[in-house]
Amino acid sequence: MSENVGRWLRDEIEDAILSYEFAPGERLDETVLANRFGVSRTPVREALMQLDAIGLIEIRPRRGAVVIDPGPHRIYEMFEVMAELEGLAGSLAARRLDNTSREAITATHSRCEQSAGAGDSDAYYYDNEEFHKAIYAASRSDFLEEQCVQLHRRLRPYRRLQLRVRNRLSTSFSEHCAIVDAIFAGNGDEARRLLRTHVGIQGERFSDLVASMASR
Amino acid sequence: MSENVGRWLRDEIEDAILSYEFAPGERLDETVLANRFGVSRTPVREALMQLDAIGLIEIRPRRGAVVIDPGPHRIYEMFEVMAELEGLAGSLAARRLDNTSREAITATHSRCEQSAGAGDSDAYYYDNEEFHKAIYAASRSDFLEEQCVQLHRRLRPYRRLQLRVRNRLSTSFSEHCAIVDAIFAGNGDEARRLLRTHVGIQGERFSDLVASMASR
DNA sequence: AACGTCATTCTTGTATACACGAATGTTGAC
DNA sequence: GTCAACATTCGTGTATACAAGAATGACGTT
Repeated sequence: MSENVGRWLRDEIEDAILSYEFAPGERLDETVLANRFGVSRTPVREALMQLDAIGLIEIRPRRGAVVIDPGPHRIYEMFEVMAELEGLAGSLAARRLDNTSREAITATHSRCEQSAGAGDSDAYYYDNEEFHKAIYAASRSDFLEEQCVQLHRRLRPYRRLQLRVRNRLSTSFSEHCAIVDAIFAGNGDEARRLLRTHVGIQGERFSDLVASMASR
Repeated sequence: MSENVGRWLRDEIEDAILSYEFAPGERLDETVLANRFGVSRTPVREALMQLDAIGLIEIRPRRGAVVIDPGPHRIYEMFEVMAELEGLAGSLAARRLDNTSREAITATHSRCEQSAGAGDSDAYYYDNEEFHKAIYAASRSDFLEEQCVQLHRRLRPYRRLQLRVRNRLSTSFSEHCAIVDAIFAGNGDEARRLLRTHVGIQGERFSDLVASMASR
């Protein structure tokens, strides 16, 4: 449990939303949440305020909080921005790479190789996350890293859906290889381009996303 | 005053921070704020929670809230991300431009022309803001627009400092012209490139920023 | 004189109580 | 039978009270 109940609740509710335990559009009753977590309404409200500021829920004055339902179109927009930010991170990483970052990228990359080779999509899901975070860190831009991590977190559930798609695992990993090559070669423009297409969801991948969302 | 005291306070405190009334590093005492605004501590705390989530202040458990002090380096990083996002907005705007957006851009652009011609840096400051917002909207990506507006807001005070620099007004406006041309010509890559350099702070402009920050 | 320990005080964190607006269900009229 | 007005209920918004941890200062010891 975090330092104080408010933050703990924020993380707890955030996780519940990102894992669809609290479905999009669902109403979040303060009293119910307070009882469920065995605390008073005060920290619950504080947690909700923060989630509202982050953009995960919407608090309509006097009318309670509801989980935001980002339709396929908005999710596409979020991936579009994510692609842009990751592209920037990649290009900076290529320019500024040092030994520490290089090793972190290599380590996470080879872990991806293992889980992709084993066809373990759950393991790959985590390793992939670490790989991308290694690139954010390698950008040496704290602000960019924070923005990337936050957006990455919000997109987590949809990323997971994507990995279920047939052949996506090996495709993803081979894209990683090219990205690593570009970064290690110091080719910022290439790293940017590759990351943009790796992260963005164009063409049939968007239809896949819509389909997998609809099937839930 | 907004719908509820909490939100009102959030905006109020946010403005106070962005206008340096609450200086970076300053401690924000809940009781003092409550007295100052004539409310109880509860809504003050809720406002602070939100500002913490946005990243304007930092709340250290049991040790109170302090206004975050983004040093020159971090501000540079923020402009770097802003440049990237605006570049994306510009490129999308060029592709998706419709009559409504076209008119909005034209209108705000000519207002910039007037204030720049008059050498009125305060007026230009506002008109420039509207011009950029018109481009965000023209991107037709709600999420991107929100992100841009939010970051733009956080960078507002530094932008203001920048405009004070000699000749910056006319330089800025002539860059606008090129940007408008690129967007209207449907040249997304060019719009992106121009916006990136327009928004980013490279070379001597960074030194200018540091200097103007130090002189406060 | 300097440092460490303890007590006091001050501020934050949480709970509870109360006020007010919104939602809802009921009753009456057309 | 339907719709509208009103009352009731329920949930949010704010204030206050209480608990607990951190900062501060005084006192004693080395």
